[in-house]
Amino acid sequence: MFGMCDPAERDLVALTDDAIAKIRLMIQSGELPPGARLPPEPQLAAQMGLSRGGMREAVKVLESARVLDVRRGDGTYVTSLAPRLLLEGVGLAVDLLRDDTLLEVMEVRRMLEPVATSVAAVRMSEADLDELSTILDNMRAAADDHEKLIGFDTAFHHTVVAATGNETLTSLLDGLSSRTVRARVWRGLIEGRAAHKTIDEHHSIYLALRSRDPLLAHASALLHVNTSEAWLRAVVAGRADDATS
Amino acid sequence: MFGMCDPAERDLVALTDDAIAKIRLMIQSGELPPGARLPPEPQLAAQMGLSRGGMREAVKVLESARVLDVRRGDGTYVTSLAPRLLLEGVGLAVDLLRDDTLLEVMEVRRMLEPVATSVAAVRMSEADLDELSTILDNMRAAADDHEKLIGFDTAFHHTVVAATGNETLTSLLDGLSSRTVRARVWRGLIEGRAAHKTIDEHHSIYLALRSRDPLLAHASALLHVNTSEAWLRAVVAGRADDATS
DNA sequence: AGCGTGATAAACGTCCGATGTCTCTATAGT
DNA sequence: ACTATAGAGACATCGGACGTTTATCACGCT
Repeated sequence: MFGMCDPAERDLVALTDDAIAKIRLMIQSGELPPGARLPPEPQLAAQMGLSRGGMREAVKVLESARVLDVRRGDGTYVTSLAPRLLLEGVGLAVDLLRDDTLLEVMEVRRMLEPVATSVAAVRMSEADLDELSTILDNMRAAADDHEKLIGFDTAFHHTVVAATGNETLTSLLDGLSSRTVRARVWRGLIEGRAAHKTIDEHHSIYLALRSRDPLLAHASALLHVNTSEAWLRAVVAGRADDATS
Repeated sequence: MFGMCDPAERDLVALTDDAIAKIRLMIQSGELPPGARLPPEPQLAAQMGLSRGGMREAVKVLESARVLDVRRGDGTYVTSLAPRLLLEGVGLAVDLLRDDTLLEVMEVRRMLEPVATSVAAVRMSEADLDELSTILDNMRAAADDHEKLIGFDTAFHHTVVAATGNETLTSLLDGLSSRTVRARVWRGLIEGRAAHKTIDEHHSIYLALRSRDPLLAHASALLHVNTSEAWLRAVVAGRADDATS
């Protein structure tokens, strides 16, 4: 397209962004493997031809992306680059989406979570199933506590998805089901007196998993996500109506 | 859990991270809607009790996350917060994953892309189908050009997923199918003389979509992702064997 | 009146130097 | 051998300064 990578390039790319890209490339190329230690900030800055302040901005960006781990008084290191870390930002992104796009997020969950649950039905261990049972008991006991319900709901789905053994999948779904989304769904559920029904849905999922039945797990998970989506839709629509209050 | 948000909190949270959180909260609460302009850096810094340098780091982080848009000589604004922007980082994250975790990414694609394709079969417009046909022709014509094939492959899948009308889903799958992943898959495909077979798989997907057959679309997409996964697995395994060279 | 031009001010980009504070480590003492 | 302490190294934060870019508006020309 444009004249790419001209050594005498214009100001098209800021120095800081350039430094970010260079560090990312060093990591991708294997020059900086996970756990590696980076040179001190002043030296790194000189190496890339910018001031320490600019380099600090670059490092801070990569630290917030969980690519670098800055230890005060010690040095800066490359993280493990585990998907759990690198995909952490998905949750933060979802938290900033507007109400109407949250419905899109819920549709993605409706597409992904049933499949994940059916896979979990095959891979789940007995210990995982027992943990689910415990969470389910806690859920029933806390049927009146808004906050606790959200916590147990989060734990339930996390346990199911984590049982697939796919950390990338787990991190993604955790992010898509961020606290913001769950809070809004449960607000609708409780105001609509539908908490009991939802707990029953969790029980159905549990029974399907305990039966090691992928198709049944798929179906019950789909039904459950669909319920959540419906309540989220109600909350979003209701908020528009109540905008005058 | 812990004593949360103690006003006289320790140094547990850096000033810069605190500023990032505050700005994020102002956006979440609606105090700073999309398109809003932020106060100048010095004023914002004073308001949150830190130096301009620290505030610049905070702003830079949010800019890299596509939450803020910094215009030199003008000011700093909140972006549209569209999922396409906020989920852009997924691709960057995937680019840094190691080979073995790339297989996890591919498993997520195997779970998600067939469902997305089946939905697209119902929602896709005639114009979208025509565009797919064109891409397919280009693909056949470029059967020997590594780079072009990757480009058309990307365009094909993007067009299919975008036809669902779900921008969040599209951004997510675009990120999961980052250039790095595609490049490795196609490296295996071409070295294994399997480019032709893969192009045929795209044709099958196209036919299923043209027939508006969700089940067939699901099946053909699953078959296709499975092929990609197999070749990625071969490349990863091969790299391990060739490690001595 | 309309429009282009140039001056002005505001805001971000970058740099420099200095100081505080934390962590690691090596040394010295018990 | 173990512990305590002092030193060096590294990040955290600050303050100020200057350059560059952009938006804005007054001015003058058509």
